[in-house]
Order: sequence, then C-alpha cells, then structure tokens
Amino acid sequence: MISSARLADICGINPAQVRKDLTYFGIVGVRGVGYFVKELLFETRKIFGLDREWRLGLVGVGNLGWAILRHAQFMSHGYTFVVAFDGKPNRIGTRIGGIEVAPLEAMNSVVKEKGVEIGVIAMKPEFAQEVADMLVSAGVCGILNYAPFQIQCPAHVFVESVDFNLKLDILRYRLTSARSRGRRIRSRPL
Amino acid sequence: MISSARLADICGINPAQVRKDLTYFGIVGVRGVGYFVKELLFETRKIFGLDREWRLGLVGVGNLGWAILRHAQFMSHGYTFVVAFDGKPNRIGTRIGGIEVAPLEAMNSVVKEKGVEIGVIAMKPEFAQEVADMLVSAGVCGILNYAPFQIQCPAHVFVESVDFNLKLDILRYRLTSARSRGRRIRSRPL
DNA sequence: CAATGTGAATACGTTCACAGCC
DNA sequence: GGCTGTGAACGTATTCACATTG
Repeated sequence: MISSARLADICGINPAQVRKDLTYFGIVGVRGVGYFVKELLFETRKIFGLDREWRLGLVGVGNLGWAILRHAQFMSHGYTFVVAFDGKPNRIGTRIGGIEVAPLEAMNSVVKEKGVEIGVIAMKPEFAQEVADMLVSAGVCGILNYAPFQIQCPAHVFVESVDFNLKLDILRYRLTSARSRGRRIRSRPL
Repeated sequence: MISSARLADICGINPAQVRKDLTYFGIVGVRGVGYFVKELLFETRKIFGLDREWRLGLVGVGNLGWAILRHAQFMSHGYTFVVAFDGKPNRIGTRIGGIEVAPLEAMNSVVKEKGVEIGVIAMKPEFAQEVADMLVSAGVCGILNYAPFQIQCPAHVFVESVDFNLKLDILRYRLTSARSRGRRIRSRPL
C-alpha cells in the first residue's frame, strides 16, 4: 500500500491534490491505510492508454528518426513502431531496428495494412504539412510532430508537437531573469 | 504598430491577457493606438535572452546529437554550439558541422577555454548523471537534458529536461479518453 | 489511530469593463 | 474614436481541515 502523503512527496505536490486527482478518475483508497499500489498501477496505466500497444508509424528516417526509434526500443512502454516511411530512394527497402522502410507514396495502403494509429513526423519542416496531410488521409487518429513547424489538421485528428527549442528558451529566460534579479537586488535591496 | 487584440488573435488568447503580460515586463503601449512592433520585438528578445548569443556545448554526438546540431543550424536563434564532446575514441578529433569533437576527459578545460555556458546532454541515460556532474564542475550555468533520466544538480545550475515521451503520453491519453467519452455518449446519451 | 474523501477556504490566473489618454 | 492600463469580478485550481472509516 502507499499513502497520498508519500505519493505527494515523490511528485513534490500536496497530498490533497493526489487524493483529489485519484478520486477524479474514480480511484478510491482505504481510510487509515492508503491506496493499493497494484490497483494504482493498473488504473493509471489504463488511464494513459498503456494497457495496450499503440501502433506507430515513423515518417522520416534521418538522424532524428533514428534517435526516436532507438529511444523507443530502449524504453518501449505501450507502443511499437510497425513501419517507417522515407522519401529518399536509397533508404527504401532497408530495415532499421527490424522495421521496414517504405516509400512515402505507399503510405495510404501501408498505414491501413499495418494498422498504424499514430504517425510520428521526423521530417524537415518544409515537408511536415504535406506529410501530415498524407497521414490524415491515410487514416491515422493521432500525429506526434517533431518537425519545427506548426502543422494544421482536421479536428478529429489529435496533434501533439514536440518543440526542441522550447526548453532551451525557458532555460535562457530563467538564466537571464536570474541574473537581472541578482543585479537589481545588489543595486536596490528593496 | 500592433494592437493587443491582434496579438491575442494570433496567439488564440484574450486581449486583456496580452496587455497584462506586457505590463508585467514593463512594456507599455500607446492608448488608442497599440504597441510599437519594433519595441515589442526588441524587449521580448531581451526577455528571452535572445539579445546575445549563448554558447552551447553538446555532449554526445550520436543520432540525437546530430539531429540537435542540424536543428540548431537550421533555426539558429540566439545560440551557437561551440564544441561537442564524446566518449567514443573514433569520434574524437572529427568535426561535425564545423564543430570540433573533444574527448569527455577534456571537458573541464575546454568548457572554460571556449566559454561554454549551457551544456546539452544527448547521451544514453546511464551516463546522463555522470556527464551532468562533469558539466557542473566544469562551470556551466545551465543544462538542457535530452536523456530519459531525471538528473540531479546543485541549485545554482538551471536544468531543463526534454521528455520525448511526454507528448506521446498526452496523445494517447487524449485518444483513449476521447474514445471512452464517445462510448459513454453512445450508450448513455446523458 | 492513521489516512482517506470532501466541503470550505484560499490562492491564483483569467476575463470584464471602463476610466484615461493619444 | 480607439485602444491601453488596471481595478474589480469571475472562475478555476490548490490547499486546508475535519468528519469519516477500516
């Protein structure tokens, strides 16, 4: 068993928050004791869709594509890359990490055939929208976009974009504001 | 000039929000007219530390490291990679995109010599902490961590981690909750 | 007793609305 | 007239506090 206090401590949040969140998802504990770890794991995995394997298709097998696949193999949790697509002829037909590299033109049929549910875009930004359109018309229900381009999709397709620069921006902001704060304190100690 | 209404429209938020945020940073507009675009750009760039070049050092020149460098070259905004480090002997001494690859052991001296301010970790998770410690003792003031490992650093060093899986988790959560919501609606139309 | 479940209290972020100014 | 700057109003998220229960 585990208490909300311990969970909160691990996450660095308030115990009441943990309890509120868990009840929101219908997870109840035992008064005076805590929550069943096993139930907690089972339910949270279900909530995040980890109770089944999602079928992913990679688009673009450059450096980034490779890195994503490696990462996926390292910590595969609830998803599998079932196919990869690329535009470069010399890459077609090769296999990376046991996954077949198919031509972009074959996307429509291959997505249906292999049952790809989520498309992962790792292309140059100039092709991102084009590739997204192809994925949508091929019938994926979600897109994970790693290209530095704001892609546009119909409402029924869920899109999440990974911005490589966002965290760097945050870091620079925090570094600059920390410095100017320091300066201000020195000159005007409130 | 540009109005808060137009800025809000572009960002998909409320005009009052834009004005509140801008005044927070001391940016004031002209009543009845709007904000000076030039001033806005100048000030916001300053806020995000884009008014100068940050000197970055890459640690790990595998697929991910390459992808990060490529990305940086593509949209270089306020930062430059001045050096790369790697543990593999066959990579040392080579140059990737005009940047020298130095051995990990040389980090302490090279970071000081080249004036590296932010270290970018693109190593396997098992080496992430070790490399972070090296960067800290070499004197970087910030770390951008791409490895799937929660690194621990002293308080004076700012750390931001890029989680490759977070957005995929969100996507799966949204997809599952959308489906169960749909199911519920069909069986119990409220 | 110890820790949950939850209404009440509080804090916070967002939006409204309008006086003030160009 | 039009748009800013901002106090007040509002809504939502977080935290408190305590009755409740195994």
